Amino acid sequence: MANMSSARTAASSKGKQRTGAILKAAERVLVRHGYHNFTMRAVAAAAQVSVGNLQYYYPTKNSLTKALLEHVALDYTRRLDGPRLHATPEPSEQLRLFLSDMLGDLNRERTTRLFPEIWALANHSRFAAKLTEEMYEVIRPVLARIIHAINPRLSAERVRLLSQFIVASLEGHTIFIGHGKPWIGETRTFAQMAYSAFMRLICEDEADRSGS
Amino acid sequence: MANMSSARTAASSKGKQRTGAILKAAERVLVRHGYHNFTMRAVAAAAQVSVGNLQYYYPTKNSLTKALLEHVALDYTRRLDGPRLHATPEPSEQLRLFLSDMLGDLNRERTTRLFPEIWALANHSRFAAKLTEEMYEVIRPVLARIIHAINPRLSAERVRLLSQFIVASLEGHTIFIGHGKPWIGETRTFAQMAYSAFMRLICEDEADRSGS
DNA sequence: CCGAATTTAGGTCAATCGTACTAGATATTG
DNA sequence: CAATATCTAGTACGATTGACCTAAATTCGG
Repeated sequence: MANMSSARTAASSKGKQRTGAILKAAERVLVRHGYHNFTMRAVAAAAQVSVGNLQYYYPTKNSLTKALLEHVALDYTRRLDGPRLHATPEPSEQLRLFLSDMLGDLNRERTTRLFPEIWALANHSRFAAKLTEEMYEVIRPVLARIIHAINPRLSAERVRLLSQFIVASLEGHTIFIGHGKPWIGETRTFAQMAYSAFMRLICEDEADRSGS
Repeated sequence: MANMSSARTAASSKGKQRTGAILKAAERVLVRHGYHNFTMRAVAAAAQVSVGNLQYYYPTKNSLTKALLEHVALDYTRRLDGPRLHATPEPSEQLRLFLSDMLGDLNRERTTRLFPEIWALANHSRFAAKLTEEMYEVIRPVLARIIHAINPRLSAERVRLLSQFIVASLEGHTIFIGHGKPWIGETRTFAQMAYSAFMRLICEDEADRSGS
């Protein structure tokens, strides 16, 4: 049920090495040429395998695409759920680190180019949409824990909404900072702005919100 | 120099009507099926014209794509540069309106689906990238005027950076609110959060920023 | 109303797409 | 070593793509 269309499981070590190279090449093709040039032949060429060999591991383009998306999502969540944040016990410092990390991540060409492609895909594929949502579902709790630590008086629902608001706001910068984008170099400034702006939201109590 | 690859100028009124219908259909195809299914035949069918007829107005797929992007960008900037904001003289109220308008706009299926497609396109096409940047170049000054009115002590550069930060943050919500997205219905909450968070940034003075 | 400009429709072509198929090479295991 | 599973490569086919071409229909200025 989990792996519907990816037939082969890559049993041998050689097979796993191959699938790894293929997924890496597939990502390269998607990043560099976009999904509309994401063809079996292009991926096979980039991975330096024959089309037949590629199809042995991923019989259809759909199975390859799904595997690639799963691979990317797994990689992304692993990096952000890392142990870096637990190094400092100060919650506000954890927030600063989280914001800086996420914005810094956007500078990588991979993130800059891959995510818009994934978002576009998610608009037309239920699978991609579900996977994307699951990806953010991993990130949000990480941020939610920090928010709760900073202001324990906030309700769980409020924390959930704040996490979503902040994650969404950060993701928006993907289009502007990063590889070849015009606003690269201002990442630190934006990280400071994010800290200042979102810190206010978090520290705000119910009473403050009704007025103005 | 402006219209390199779109050969026909659509002289007659009938021609302008046709090109209008074609661009509308093209947008529909792009929104519904994504750029990777954006074919001359699909657009022709959606516009209920023959492929030959479509190619009379847009000889190549490239020219059609460019014309569509220009059309969308023009439409978008016109709507946001509208006179609504000038109705209220209170700058902080203008900000609230601006944020609410932009976030509300994301609820429209057109915006929700079109923009990720455009961002992905901008990653692989210089033309799309330039047009996208020009689009945001129109929006930023609108916001910059409001920011300057709220806090005239800010330097021009600071206003520019703040405008960019806020626009980017708002755009990020495209992926989450809007047609069929999970966080629709929370638009008002997010608009309030945006107002509260960004208002703090704007009102902050130089002195406040060095500390904390 | 007539001739030129414009608009419409359909057909054709090379290139490329995803996928299926087959046969041989390599590795693994009892 | 034999036999079985795994892997690799090449080819082929039907479908679709963007682009090109021609010819008829329509519109419009003089």
